[in-house]
Amino acid sequence: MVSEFTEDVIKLIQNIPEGKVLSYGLIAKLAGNPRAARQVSWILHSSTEKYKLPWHRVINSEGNIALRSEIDKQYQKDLLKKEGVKFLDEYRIDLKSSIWNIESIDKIKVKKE
DNA sequence: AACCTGACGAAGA
DNA sequence: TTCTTCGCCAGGT
Repeated sequence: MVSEFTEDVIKLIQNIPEGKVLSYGLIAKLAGNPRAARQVSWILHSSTEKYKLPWHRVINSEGNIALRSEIDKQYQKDLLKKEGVKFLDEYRIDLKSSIWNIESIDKIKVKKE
C-alpha cells in the first residue's frame, strides 16, 4: 500500500508525454507536496520497474540529468534525444522547449479520483 | 525508536 | 555567478 502522494507521483510520471520532461520539484508540487522533491527521486529509484515509468523524462530543476554515473547519464541523454529533446550542454536540457506544460494536470487529477 | 540516505531545491555566502 | 548549507519526506537499517 502506498500513500496518495506516491500514487499521484507515479501517475504524473506515467503521463509525461514523449519528448517532454518534468523536474522532481515540479512533480512533487503537482502531487500536492511542494517540498517532497527528494521523495520523488526515491519513488523513481524504487518503482520504475514495477510501474514501467518513463524515468528518463525526469530531470532536476535546472534541466540537468540527475544521475550519478557517466554511463547512466549518457544513456538517459540518448533516450531523450531519441524523443526529440533538445540539449543545450552535454547534459543540460532546454527546459523552455521540453518542459511539460502543466495545462493537463487537471486531466490527471481527475484520473485519480 | 533513532539515525541514515537520496536521480532535490531554494537561499545565502 | 559558482559553491555550500540546510530543509524536506518517506523508506531502509
